[in-house]
Amino acid sequence: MSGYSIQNLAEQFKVTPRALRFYESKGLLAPAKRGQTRIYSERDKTRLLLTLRGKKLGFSLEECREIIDMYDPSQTDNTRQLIRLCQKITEHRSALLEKLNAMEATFKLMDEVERKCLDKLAKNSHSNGLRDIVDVNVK
Amino acid sequence: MSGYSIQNLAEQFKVTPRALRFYESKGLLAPAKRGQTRIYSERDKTRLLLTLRGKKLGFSLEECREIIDMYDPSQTDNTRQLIRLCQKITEHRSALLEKLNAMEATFKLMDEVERKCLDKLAKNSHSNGLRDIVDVNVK
DNA sequence: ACTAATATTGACGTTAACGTAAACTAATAT
DNA sequence: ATATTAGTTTACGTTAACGTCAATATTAGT
Repeated sequence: MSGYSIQNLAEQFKVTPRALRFYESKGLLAPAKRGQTRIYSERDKTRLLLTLRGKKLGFSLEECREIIDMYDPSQTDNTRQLIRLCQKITEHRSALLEKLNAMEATFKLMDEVERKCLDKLAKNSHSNGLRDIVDVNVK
Repeated sequence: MSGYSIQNLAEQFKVTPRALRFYESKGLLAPAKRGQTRIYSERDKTRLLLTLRGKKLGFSLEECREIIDMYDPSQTDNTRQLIRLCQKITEHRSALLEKLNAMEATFKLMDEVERKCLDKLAKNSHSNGLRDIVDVNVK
């Protein structure tokens, strides 16, 4: 009796069983079935991980599926398909790079605002004494 | 007559006027009005940029608003609020860092799959001649 | 064998983020 | 002066990604 129950896998990833069934209906997961009951394998677990990772980066479930299906050991030696895969990877990489740029810009902005903020706090502490700045990182 | 029309700003960012009105209804934009007509300022333009940037990173409009409002020159010198802002920035930074981790993992996976893919292609070209690999990057 | 816990399949509900169409107004070009 | 163009509000429609029952079936413990 190997494999995970739906409840178990859901808990591991902090999602609901409903979400897992939904992902299955969208072709992201394809658990085995013992009778009616779903049994999730390591492969399913990996695909779930990749799904949630994709979601976190703002990809739709449909996009996640496209990507994951590609990266799944497709075990093809067909030259045309291999070339297609390389092209797809290049596409996805540039999509990701765009997100990375947005991310870096955001980090910069955050750093800048934080610096200005700390400057002001420094000035305040100058006129107020150190009373209210000392516990910035307390909670 | 400075400022942008709704159509103009929409085109600049490749979104629809409807989207701009929608963002306004959600508090992300607050264009001036000449009569009924909206006139978008540089500030609106910046806020729109940040909104779309946030969306690209998978934040909801609500989250975008929270973040953007914070980073907008709030012009406060209130120590409590400044401290609060610093805390918020720290929060957002760690949220972003999580996404960055997911992103790096994805890059690695992509690189790995690509490498295997190129390996196979190399073997194919060994047995097939160079016929079908030479135009990988043609289109 | 019986109860409790877990799982399954519908099926309808919900929220976010707009799209789309209608009906109206205002500004502009000819 | 009028026809086109651009903008507005109101309101209903749509898609994605699940949530939330309800009714039923199955599995596990005692």
